[in-house]
Amino acid sequence: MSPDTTRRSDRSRRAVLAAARDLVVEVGYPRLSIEAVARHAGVGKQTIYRWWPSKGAVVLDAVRALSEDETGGITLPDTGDLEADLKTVLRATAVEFGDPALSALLRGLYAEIAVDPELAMLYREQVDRPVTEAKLARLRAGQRAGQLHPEADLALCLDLLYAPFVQRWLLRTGPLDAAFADALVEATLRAFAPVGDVE
Amino acid sequence: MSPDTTRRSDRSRRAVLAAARDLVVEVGYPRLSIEAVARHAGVGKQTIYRWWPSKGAVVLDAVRALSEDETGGITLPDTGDLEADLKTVLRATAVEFGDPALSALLRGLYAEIAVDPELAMLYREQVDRPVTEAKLARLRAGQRAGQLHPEADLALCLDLLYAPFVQRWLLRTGPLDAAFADALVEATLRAFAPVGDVE
Amino acid sequence: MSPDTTRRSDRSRRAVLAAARDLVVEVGYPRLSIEAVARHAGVGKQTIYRWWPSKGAVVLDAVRALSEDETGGITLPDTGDLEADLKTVLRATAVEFGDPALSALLRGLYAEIAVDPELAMLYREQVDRPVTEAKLARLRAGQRAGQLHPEADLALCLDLLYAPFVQRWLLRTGPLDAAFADALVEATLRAFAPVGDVE
Amino acid sequence: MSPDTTRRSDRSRRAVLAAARDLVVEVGYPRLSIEAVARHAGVGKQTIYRWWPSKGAVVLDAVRALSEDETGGITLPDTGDLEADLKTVLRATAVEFGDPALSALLRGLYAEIAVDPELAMLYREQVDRPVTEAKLARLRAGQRAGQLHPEADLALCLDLLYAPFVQRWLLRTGPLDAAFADALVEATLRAFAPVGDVE
DNA sequence: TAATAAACGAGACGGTACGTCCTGTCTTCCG
DNA sequence: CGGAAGACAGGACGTACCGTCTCGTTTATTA
Repeated sequence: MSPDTTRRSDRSRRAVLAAARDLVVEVGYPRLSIEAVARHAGVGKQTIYRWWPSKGAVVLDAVRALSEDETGGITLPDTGDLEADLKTVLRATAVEFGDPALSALLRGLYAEIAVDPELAMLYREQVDRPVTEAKLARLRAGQRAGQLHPEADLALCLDLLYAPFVQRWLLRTGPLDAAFADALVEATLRAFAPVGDVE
Repeated sequence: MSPDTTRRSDRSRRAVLAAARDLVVEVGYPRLSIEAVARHAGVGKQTIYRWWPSKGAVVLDAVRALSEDETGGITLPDTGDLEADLKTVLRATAVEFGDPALSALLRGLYAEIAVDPELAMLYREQVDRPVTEAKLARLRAGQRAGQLHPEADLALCLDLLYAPFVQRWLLRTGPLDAAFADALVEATLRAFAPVGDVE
Repeated sequence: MSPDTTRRSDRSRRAVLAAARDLVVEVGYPRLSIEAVARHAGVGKQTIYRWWPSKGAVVLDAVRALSEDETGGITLPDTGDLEADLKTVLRATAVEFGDPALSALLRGLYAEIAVDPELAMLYREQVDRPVTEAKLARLRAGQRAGQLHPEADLALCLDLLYAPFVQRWLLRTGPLDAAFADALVEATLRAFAPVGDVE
Repeated sequence: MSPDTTRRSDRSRRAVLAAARDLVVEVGYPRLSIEAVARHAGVGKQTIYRWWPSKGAVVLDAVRALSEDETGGITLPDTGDLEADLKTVLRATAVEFGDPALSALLRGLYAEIAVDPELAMLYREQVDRPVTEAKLARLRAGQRAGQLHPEADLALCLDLLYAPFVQRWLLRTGPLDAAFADALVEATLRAFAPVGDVE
């Protein structure tokens, strides 16, 4: 962002994140070691410890790097049809979660987050918040368009929409297919439907 | 259950699970080591490796041991009022999750499950399934009583009820209080309300 | 000595000492690392740290192992002619110091001893004392035979005999040849000659 | 000497040597690091690497700096009585070696010298030779005065005088007291006494 | 008096080794 | 024979330094 005041080597930063991404796919998160990342990245261990506080932080950064392509503003599609848009997004997310690299990184990240409150905070602020904001924005638009109950708790709505999805993926309690995505959207929208809107 | 055919020492088994429970609270799951559990339990390391395949399996067993008090059949309250009963249960669960021992163990377990498919399977079968069955039974009763839409997908209904709850706890995105429990129940029931049941 | 009460692996012990010996010759004492010794010996680092307190202690042990061939009692030759015997011994020592393995080990040992009082004590007790005793015994015999002044300070005599020798070797201030050995013996014996014994 | 053609900072040079001296006393030679010297001296690491080839060279320089007070020519006392003069000098040396700073520096230096031939050469030329020259000069004077055998090997004589002294200090095999100094001088002079000079 | 070039402090870098902790296996000995 | 005890080979941890390499910043002539 600002012209970095430190003299951090960008080459090393990228190499570390790439190595972490590759290795987590190759050997799985628990067997991922800082030592191996350093070796693989052609980097001194100290360089990793200098810039990241923990293995989890490296993985979190690698996750961010994966989704860094989207230049800045995350926006959800808005065709005017909330239900259709949400289904589109959730189905797309299901596909994304099929990517072994992202999936392996995210599993590791969730594992660490479950157990490391500091990392959890970083995750919420740096990964979760931006996309949650975008999702909320779409819901608010839908609400203004009369497609959601005017007093609906949109944060709760989001939880209903996404938590079952993430949980099914995390615990492997079922497939992440289009049918599940659609059912989730439909159920959630029913819960927050505008008054009198019953089929 | 049946008088074990093996010559496994029950004394050691209990000591190991107790040590695991204590240590996971004391130092956190990631710093929990088999070595320390053995030392703390006054047990040879080999004894642990003989009976449990991994650290995660020990913790899973410790979780089971914690909820073993409930003698066998898990049943949810059934006063006839589904909404009230679900709120009761969810509020009670929120309280349970406040127990540091259970919480620390469960966090460790979730961390491992996220990343170890085999343990995930054990978890689903040995921990999740029994309680899911009980919950489904209560929902079915409510459905029969006309408090849920006759064609409601009860498994999905359960996901909407519990996944947001677990996710909030796991990622610490908010407090697990009665208000949240109630809102969750209300929204879910709205999504699966019987036809024409609009307030 | 006694049937060892511990369960120490003799195989590992030997491998470590041999690796230390080989490596100290190969790369020199300062670049000798515990890590490399372990690797070279096919031994875990912990096994080294379990049985030796420091790199210096390993090298001291390796030195002992080198001179362990002599089965127990160290005795100096006694032909009746003290001067001849001492020259024999000192010349032989000069040859021994020519052995690159012994030389490299001893240099490392002296370097560490100069700077580590505890190791110095071990050296004095385990390496120096036995041979010093043997040398003193030979001097005493010579004294009884009238070849040394009856009130000669034999410890000092030994210092005059050996310290210049060791110093020349350590600081490389000159060659360790027969001429030097002989001159050393002659000068020392002159200093402690019996009364009236002037050529 | 000449107004140095380089632009070397004398301030930094002094700071480095002082830091080395202080640190070697504080933590001992083996734990002395270039890094710590630089930090302690308020100097960049590169400045040390620019002017000294190794840790040992810094310490050698620090030793020289300690004995730099003597303005140029080193001369031993010459009262006409060789024995008395040598005892004076050796006793004084014993006192010098009691200085913790000099002692710690010298121990480190000897440790490094034992193991680094290049540094050994520097030591011989820059530290040892000047004082050896002075000592030889005094012995020659004594020889001319008939207090030493006319054909005495004065270099060997010096070895007998000093090597046992240094060895006792280095290996801590005994105290460096006046009695030891005197005994050393007496024995050595006996070994190189002029003909017929028996008390 | 300004330009210029070296030495300087600071400290990041790729590495090596440290000494500790733990893993999972193996062996010994006790009950 | 199960279990407590603990040594073993191996490997990762997080730290400390190594010696090299930029960075800007003095500093001290030389133009």
